[in-house]
Amino acid sequence: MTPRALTKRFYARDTTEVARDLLGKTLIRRLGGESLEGLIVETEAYYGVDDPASRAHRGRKRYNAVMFEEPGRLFIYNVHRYWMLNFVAHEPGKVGAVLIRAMEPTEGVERMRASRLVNEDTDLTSGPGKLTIALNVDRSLNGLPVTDETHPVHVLDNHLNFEVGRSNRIGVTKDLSEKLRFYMKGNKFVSR
DNA sequence: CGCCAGATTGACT
DNA sequence: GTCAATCTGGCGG
Repeated sequence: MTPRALTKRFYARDTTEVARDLLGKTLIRRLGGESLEGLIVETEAYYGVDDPASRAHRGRKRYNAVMFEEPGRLFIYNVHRYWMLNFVAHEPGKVGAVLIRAMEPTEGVERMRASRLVNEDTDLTSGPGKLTIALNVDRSLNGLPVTDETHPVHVLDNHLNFEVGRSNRIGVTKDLSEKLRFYMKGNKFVSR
């Protein structure tokens, strides 16, 4: 049977669980007739007002409102000159999103290479800012649902075997004590 | 309006 | 290892 897109049920759980479970799933970006795809190999969980590193820390604003709303949508924001790709994920009534930090390309690599000049393919998607350039993701996609195959960004289920690594979040000035970063051990597309 | 900070990256010592 | 480009939004005046 063909794999199906992860539905709202998948995203409507604790943010940390969703971050861990997104590892090894297939991220799909449809662009015109093309399909850019890759395995998610690195994620981070961000919560609401109690998380000093979260975009939602200072309360609900227009640009972060989607974090407070329905799970299973895109949350995209800017840092320096890059766009960050997040999936809204949290329990009912909570606030949170999962940052996609890196993926291993599996389809549409030529198109990704055309988006940016790099020497190695490992530089294509091995960081949150690189990944959004490769996938042509920007603020225009903010708030879009991802809960079925018709949406321009969605995630397919997979059942792969791999070891999960866990650490503190990267680049954060005020982190929480819990380790909220997850990555696929040994994968060369993991950032840094 | 001005100033500052940031979930980054790439260039350079 | 250091450092700054460059963009968006928060906040003070």
